[in-house]
Amino acid sequence: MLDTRAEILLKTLIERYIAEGQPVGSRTLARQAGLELSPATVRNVMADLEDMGLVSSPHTSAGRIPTERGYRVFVDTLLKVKTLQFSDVYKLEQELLSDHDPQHLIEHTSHILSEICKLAGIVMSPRREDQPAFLHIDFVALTGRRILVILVTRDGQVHNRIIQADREYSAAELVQAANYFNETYAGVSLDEVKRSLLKEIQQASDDVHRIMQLAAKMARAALNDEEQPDDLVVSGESNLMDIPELGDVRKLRKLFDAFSTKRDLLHLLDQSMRAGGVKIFIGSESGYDALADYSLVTAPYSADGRIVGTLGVIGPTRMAYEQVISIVDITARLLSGALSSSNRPNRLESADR
Amino acid sequence: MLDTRAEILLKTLIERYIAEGQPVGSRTLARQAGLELSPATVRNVMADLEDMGLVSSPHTSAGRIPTERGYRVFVDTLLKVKTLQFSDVYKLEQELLSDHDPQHLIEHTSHILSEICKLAGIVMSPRREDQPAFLHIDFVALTGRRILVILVTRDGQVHNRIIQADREYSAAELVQAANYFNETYAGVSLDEVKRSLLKEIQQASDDVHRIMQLAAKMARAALNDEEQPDDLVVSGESNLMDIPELGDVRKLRKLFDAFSTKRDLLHLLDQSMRAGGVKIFIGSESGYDALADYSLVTAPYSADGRIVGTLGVIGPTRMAYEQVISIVDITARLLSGALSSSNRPNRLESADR
DNA sequence: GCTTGGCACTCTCCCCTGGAGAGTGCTAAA
DNA sequence: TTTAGCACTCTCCAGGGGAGAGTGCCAAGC
Repeated sequence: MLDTRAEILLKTLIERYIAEGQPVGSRTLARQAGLELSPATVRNVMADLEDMGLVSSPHTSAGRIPTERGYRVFVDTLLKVKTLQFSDVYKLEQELLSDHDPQHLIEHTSHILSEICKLAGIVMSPRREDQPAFLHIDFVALTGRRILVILVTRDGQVHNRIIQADREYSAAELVQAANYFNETYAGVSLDEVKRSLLKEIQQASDDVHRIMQLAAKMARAALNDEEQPDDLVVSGESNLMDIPELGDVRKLRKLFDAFSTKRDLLHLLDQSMRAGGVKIFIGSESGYDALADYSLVTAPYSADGRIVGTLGVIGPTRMAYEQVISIVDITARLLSGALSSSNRPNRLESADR
Repeated sequence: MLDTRAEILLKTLIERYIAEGQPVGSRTLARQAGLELSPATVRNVMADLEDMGLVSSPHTSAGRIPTERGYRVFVDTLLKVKTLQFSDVYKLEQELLSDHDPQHLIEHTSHILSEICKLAGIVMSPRREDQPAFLHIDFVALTGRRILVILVTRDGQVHNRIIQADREYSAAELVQAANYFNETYAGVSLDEVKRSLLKEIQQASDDVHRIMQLAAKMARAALNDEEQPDDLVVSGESNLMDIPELGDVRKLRKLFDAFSTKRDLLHLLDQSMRAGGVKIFIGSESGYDALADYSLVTAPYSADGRIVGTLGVIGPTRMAYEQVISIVDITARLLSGALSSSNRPNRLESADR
């Protein structure tokens, strides 16, 4: 479909446009491409590319700029991904490995992405769809009949709730209740525990020891609406304000609204989680109006071999894909490494928060 | 210093400017103020006000706009704070009382503030400077020698860390260690616990039961770097992009950078925490470059009678102070109410997160 | 048949100009 | 002290024209 010459010219044009941000004329392109062609010939090729919808000109007498389709072809077939300097990778790795709190790590990663690319960094850690298993529960009496319920699931997550009891309970009673739970439900899935509790409460009526009821009430409290929301961390949004072609405040506003709404972004990132490897949405390809003027480069990351989230970068369609792609790729790998348990020898880390 | 007529004119000018966003001329002002004055007279007064530094004109033949000092006088002495409609207060109250998770509540409040004022809402919950007392500790064995340490402080906060042990520990050993702690240190301040632990480890050398050492190590791990960072929630930043006089992207960028850096903002909010009631920073009064073109209206909020944070609104110096002030004021009161324990009868809530 | 030089054409950008509009400051009269 | 009048200043906008950049097309050349 495209002959070699056209490919070279398209590639050169896009590279040039990415670097300069201005329409590229035939003269410049002829000089730049290293093809020993006259501007006139280049113009002929440009006319063809324009027919194919790969480039367009803003007005009669400006040069050409890539269309979304042009970028797509560029990204898919022409682009030579720049591998990062080893030293840069090393620095990145050190940054990520030095942090052992998962939540921190995610925020840190987002920040690093935005800093390196000078664009907006974005990291999603989705809710886990599989209910983790019960591991341990603990009740701690606070002042004024309030009781703190601490529930630990087998993946090491700690959840806690305060509930208001109907009367004072002694420490011994609370310990007893906890023991009952820990013995009865060790390793059972939370769903199972919930079901079982409901049944027991019905059976028990009121002749069973009150402590059971309390325990049940508490545990249900801790188990209920345990929906932890999807987590989306966006950093360096303000980098996008420096980009001249996005000077239009309304476009920016749309994007920033999308950042705070999160819904559409989450959906998009969720999509790209299923695809392995780096995924690129150029302009309107994302299907979301707010992102129409932007491109999104994403890659899923994993923990212990299982994909647990997506990270990426948002910037103008005119971004340095060659570098961004490899940065996103590497960062996803490094984050995966940092999140895997083999990387946790003898170190402190926080499970929750 | 200002006679009544000058006051009325200044007040009218500022109100008009806040409403319209454009320099106010003498003719308009004469008509608006309801003083039966000719434009010429108004011009004379304006000249006086300009000498006093309360208004200025962007160029020879534009009307006048308020200076920062003008706003300051307006806010301090001229402004009549609009009390909110009761129905609005009620709606607000319902919104806030329906949410019982403190972290949620804070985010929700910030969001509400931004929605009502159509500006950026901001809520800070600072770290507590007083070390809370030890209440309860618990050790839970995870897979692969990892041990989850759960520390509860007397204010109901739950902290947790995972540490890597040097060998496997049985459940019994862990329970024993926890018991030792819970009995020995109940009610002691964390600092005290830390000191005491250091001493014990030295004394114990290696003939004392290993479990003590483990316990000490674990507890220290949980206690160490327990700096919970200040929390700053900003919402509705993108509302600021709609404001025409801030169309300058560079100014916006500065502000958004300040939002992500947080440091300066925190300092400012911290300041206003000490002052009781609503505090207003107009333009450069804040002392921070990024806020030079904005005003900040803040009020501290409390929980159980004790001030625990600050909330407020950031917008252009030209904002509807009359309304914003009372919104911020009311919101602070309502949030205080929602955070106080008298408002927590028989309800679920989360202590951490 | 592809490539190239030439040329007319088109469009933007920028500067300049001039008129309209808004509002001021000053002065002199009420 | 207030007011009317008037000259003056400044912005804003529209229109015009020249410079610059780049195109499309045509006819000649390899």
